[in-house]
Amino acid sequence: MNPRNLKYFIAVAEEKNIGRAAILLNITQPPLTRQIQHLEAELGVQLFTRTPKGVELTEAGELFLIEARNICSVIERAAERTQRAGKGELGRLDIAIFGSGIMNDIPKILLNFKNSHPDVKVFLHTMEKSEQIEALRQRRINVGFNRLLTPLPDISFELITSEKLFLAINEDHPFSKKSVIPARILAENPLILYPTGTRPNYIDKVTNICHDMGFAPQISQKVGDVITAIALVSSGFGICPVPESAISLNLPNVVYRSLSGLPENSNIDLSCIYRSNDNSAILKAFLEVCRTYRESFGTISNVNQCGQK
Amino acid sequence: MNPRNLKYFIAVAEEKNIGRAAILLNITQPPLTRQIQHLEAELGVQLFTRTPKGVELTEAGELFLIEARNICSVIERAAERTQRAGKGELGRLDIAIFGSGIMNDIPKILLNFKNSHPDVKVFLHTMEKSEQIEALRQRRINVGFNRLLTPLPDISFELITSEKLFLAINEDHPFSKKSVIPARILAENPLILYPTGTRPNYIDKVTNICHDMGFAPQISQKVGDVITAIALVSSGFGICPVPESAISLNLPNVVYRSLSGLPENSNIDLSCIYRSNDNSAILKAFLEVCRTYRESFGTISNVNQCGQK
DNA sequence: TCAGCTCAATACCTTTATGATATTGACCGT
DNA sequence: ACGGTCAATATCATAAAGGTATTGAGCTGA
Repeated sequence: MNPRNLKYFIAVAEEKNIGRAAILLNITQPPLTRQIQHLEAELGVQLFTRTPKGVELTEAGELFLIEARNICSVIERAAERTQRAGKGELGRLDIAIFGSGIMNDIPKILLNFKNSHPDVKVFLHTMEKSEQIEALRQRRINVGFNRLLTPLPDISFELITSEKLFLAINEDHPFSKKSVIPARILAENPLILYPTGTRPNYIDKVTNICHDMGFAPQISQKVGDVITAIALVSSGFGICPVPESAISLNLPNVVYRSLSGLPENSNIDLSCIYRSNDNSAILKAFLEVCRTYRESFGTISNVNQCGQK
Repeated sequence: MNPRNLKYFIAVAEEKNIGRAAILLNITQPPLTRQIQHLEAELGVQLFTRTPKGVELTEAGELFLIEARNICSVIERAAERTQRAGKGELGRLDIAIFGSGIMNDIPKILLNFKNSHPDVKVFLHTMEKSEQIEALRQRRINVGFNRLLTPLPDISFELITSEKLFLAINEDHPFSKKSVIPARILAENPLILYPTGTRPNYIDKVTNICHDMGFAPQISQKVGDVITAIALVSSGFGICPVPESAISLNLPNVVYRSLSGLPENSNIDLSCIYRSNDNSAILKAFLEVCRTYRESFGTISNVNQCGQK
């Protein structure tokens, strides 16, 4: 009762003639006769009555014809689905995102992936950096998005974008009139920084940049996420250095200005992390989408094209 | 991708170890390795990742495991259903009955059959004798019940019961006081006979019996069915010879009496007919039920046990 | 670090299945 | 009765599947 046998049976049932069916199947008549006998013996049921003109289905044969067609289609469907799963076109992808960082690039990547892999079910989970790593190790997620990732032996990462540092500043601040502000402003104004959470974080990054420029930042507030930080800028508590993608946050009285005189390497990276030993086709397909995205949209200044829609 | 291969795959997937799976399958490890490779090549998808401890399903393999289990169960179910159909336990049986004749034996046979073959769907069709034969030839029905059937080359028949002739008589008739009435009464009273329809019919049978006894019957009314006939007896239009099973019709002022002095061969047969070349297992099973019924309930005088419930 | 263990993978041989050719035998219509 | 059309059978060749022996990769523990 293998699929070939079923195919033979279906052909004979449709032709009602073993010889003709054999021709259609590109085999000769005797083996086909034997295969049908074999099938009947295996089932212990007569499937055909032999007539002078050929063969005719018995009632059991009639039923088995329906079943056989069904089995064939189930098998075909299974093969096709498995092949699609092998190509990463079918299945499930669990992605962790971080609260406020998901502003510009991530939604676009997710959209691209969902368009190119419509049958992969994507589940999003909001997680802080250390949670993401734990969840990766426990295989609860396949990919995590985050900033300022440090290398780990079992976790690989892939750069998504590297954004320039911008400054969120209240319109009432005198410097807000300039379109480009010298980075020294960071030394002379209270800073609002985020996020609190796993180190190294964005606060450390900004602190390091300040040290590279030769001063210690004067920290007004440490808050949990970018939106809260910008809200405080809006309320006049201080200025806030943000990655370029944060510009899409439009809060009253807040403007964004680029900074001049920043040290080398002061860009803010957005990366995704995944298990180094994860060979899943879906992950590969997802990383491919990430790479394509990075190559086509570049590493910086994609806000104007994408961030505002 | 034959069932054996799927069984192998499932075993390996469950054991996560080719060697152990091979032991469970009662084969050795190398051919199992090869079959798995074969399956992967056929699908063009890697189903397992090889680990130092054994093997592990890929995502595609995980999906295929579900599909494989499903295919196996579909195949099993198909085989089982086909086998049951082969034994006549599954399928459809179309039975023709005749209006008034279905009084005692037929419902009991149908009940027996439905009890022993609960998954055969029985469809009943009311047909006159000639319609039954046509419907048999056109394969619209599998079995027909009728009386006084004449042999035909393509239609076989099987006796169900052979019933003694009884007399339906009005209580006001002087002979109704006797418990056994001489058959000569048929010569001296107007007869109500049924059914009109395909010849030879029950009317012919009664006429022949009368001729055998040396007289021509005096026919008061010819009506379509037994109930109408008994209704006319009830209204005093005459007497009516009926098969024993008609006794279960209780109409006002009508009593049933047995007849003495009837010629040989005056019993009324109830038979079923079927296509001589019908080899269907369901028909065989049904005829078997009919034979069992006939053997256990005898050919006559089963009214008292069965007819009155 | 190296011997020993546990695996899957490979090489090679044997057995079983499957297919092809030639032929038979049943059943029809002329 | 005779060819024609079938399925069925016998016999041979080839392909698929299983068995035995061995290899080689990757871990483990002294």
